[in-house]
Amino acid sequence: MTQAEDAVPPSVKSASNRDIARVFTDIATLLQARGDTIFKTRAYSRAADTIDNLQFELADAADDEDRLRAIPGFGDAIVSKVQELVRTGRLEFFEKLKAEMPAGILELTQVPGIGPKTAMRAAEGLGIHSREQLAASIESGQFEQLPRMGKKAAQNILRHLNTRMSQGERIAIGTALPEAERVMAALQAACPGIRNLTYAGSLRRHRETIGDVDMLCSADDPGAVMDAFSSLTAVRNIMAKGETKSMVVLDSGLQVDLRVVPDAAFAATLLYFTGSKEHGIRLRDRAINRGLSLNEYGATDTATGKTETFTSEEQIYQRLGLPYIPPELREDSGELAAAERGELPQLITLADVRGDLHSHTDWTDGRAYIEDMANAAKDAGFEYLAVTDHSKSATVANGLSVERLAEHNEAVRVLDNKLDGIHLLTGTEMDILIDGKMDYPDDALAELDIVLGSIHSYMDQDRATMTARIITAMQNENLDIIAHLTTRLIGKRAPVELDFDAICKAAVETGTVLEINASTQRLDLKDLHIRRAMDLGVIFSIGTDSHRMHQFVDARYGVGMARRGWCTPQRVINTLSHADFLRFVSTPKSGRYAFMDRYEHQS
DNA sequence: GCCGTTTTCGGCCCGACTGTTTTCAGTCG
Repeated sequence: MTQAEDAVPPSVKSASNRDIARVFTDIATLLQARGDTIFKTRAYSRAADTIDNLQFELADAADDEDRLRAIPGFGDAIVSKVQELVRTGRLEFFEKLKAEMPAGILELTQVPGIGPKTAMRAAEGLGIHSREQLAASIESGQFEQLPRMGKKAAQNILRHLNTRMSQGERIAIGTALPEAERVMAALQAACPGIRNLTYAGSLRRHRETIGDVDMLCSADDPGAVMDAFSSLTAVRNIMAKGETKSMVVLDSGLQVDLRVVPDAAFAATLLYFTGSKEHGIRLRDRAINRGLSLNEYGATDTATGKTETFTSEEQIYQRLGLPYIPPELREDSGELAAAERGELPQLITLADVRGDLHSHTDWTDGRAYIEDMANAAKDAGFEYLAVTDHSKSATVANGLSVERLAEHNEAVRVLDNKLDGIHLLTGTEMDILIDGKMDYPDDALAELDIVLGSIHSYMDQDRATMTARIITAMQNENLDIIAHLTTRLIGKRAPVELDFDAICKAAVETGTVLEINASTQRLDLKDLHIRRAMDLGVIFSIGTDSHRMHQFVDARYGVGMARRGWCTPQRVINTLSHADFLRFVSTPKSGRYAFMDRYEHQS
């Protein structure tokens, strides 16, 4: 459990789950193109989905055959292929399959509207092996001659080719969520008869990136909703427009799908389109065992053929003998078993977060005065705010010298006395130096209410060195929180290499807190880290890392990650009241985990 | 290829939309 998400896959010996999942997805595509049975293809594609949601790295379990066999959908063939991939970094079966198929099948199927069958016919019949050849063939009018193809279908594919989504990019949730909210507001205004308008899909599950936005609503006149939706000013392309479902691409490149259903079907449809796909499949399996067929409209009794409808998702789960499972947990990663045992966590909510422990001002690289940031934090609903400007080694960020730090503290204290409705804490986001040492002397750190430590330099250290560096830093009594542990920037910078379990163990031993950084660029720790750290007993803070006044609302993204990591409010220090928080930081580090334990038992 | 308190063989989640077809294949989610 380390990094790897955005890193270029190395040639051998470290196939990440994502690498392995991609190979299986590709195998499924090629088998389907070749005409193999759909059930065989589905076995590979289900295995890929399962791997994507796995809570541990297959590379760490490749020698443990029992553990692999215990994974649903893993039989002889899948297990041995996983082992081969982990051990050698390649898969003979896959290489042979690719070699015997026409080139370009995998690239072509990335284009919306082109599936395995069409890709195969294009490659074999027309010698099309790339995106460029496909575009040229459509423009020449040749492509539409293919069986089951035509002028209109071909032109649609060409439009897809020219949109951002055809590149297979996913959009950060920090971009997708506000955009979805704008679309919903515009649609509601244009079509007042709409009820229950909401987003579903990976956005509702709060994944860190979103492929496209699924929306749904109920209304008496679906046609009017479809018209209003496709006429929104933000719409660039209409990809599909039916009686109850339309798909559009916005000017921003974001694809939005909207479905309209009757009120009676709304809950079932919401459940269905919130996913994840795997969670939905498990629910439908469960329904079948109870003599029900679960679909977008309700549950049909397989014996009588009568369809039962529901007014809420809660009711549907109840009908299946389960408590309500929040969307963030619906990843088929143990939530159904936990629900059955009555052991679902009471997830943290945005309302639980009472303070923000990470912010910057114009003293370093922030863009607003301390006072303005404090008022913005208050407006965002926080009771307290730690002002944590950068330390002296962060020269590009105009880091504070020891002298300026003292002035900074004074300025924060003066404002704290002056302002009503928000408490200010003195602090720093201090660089952890190359060898794990602090960037300020201990006596300067001891003056502060709160000290965050961050890696901002020498990010390419090897795993062992980086791990030791961070653990060394955690051993300092003054360092309260490790901020954005892996330093990744989503889609831009790979995470540092580190031994995450060792870091968590050290955090527990030293009484150090790990930050869940809510900045939309970071989301660091991410969901899988948080889930693992929860299991290892770690306590967290949630920080917005705000540099501008409007960024305090980003706390919701941190809460979303935390919820995906099964995190409870009792494990997050800034759910404490201001008074309790002061007690927390005045407790020696060795007593802080126990402090939160007591808090957990009280509430 | 996987899987089994109905099964070790015979099943495998469900439905909308599109564009092509005279009833449906392909794609998508």
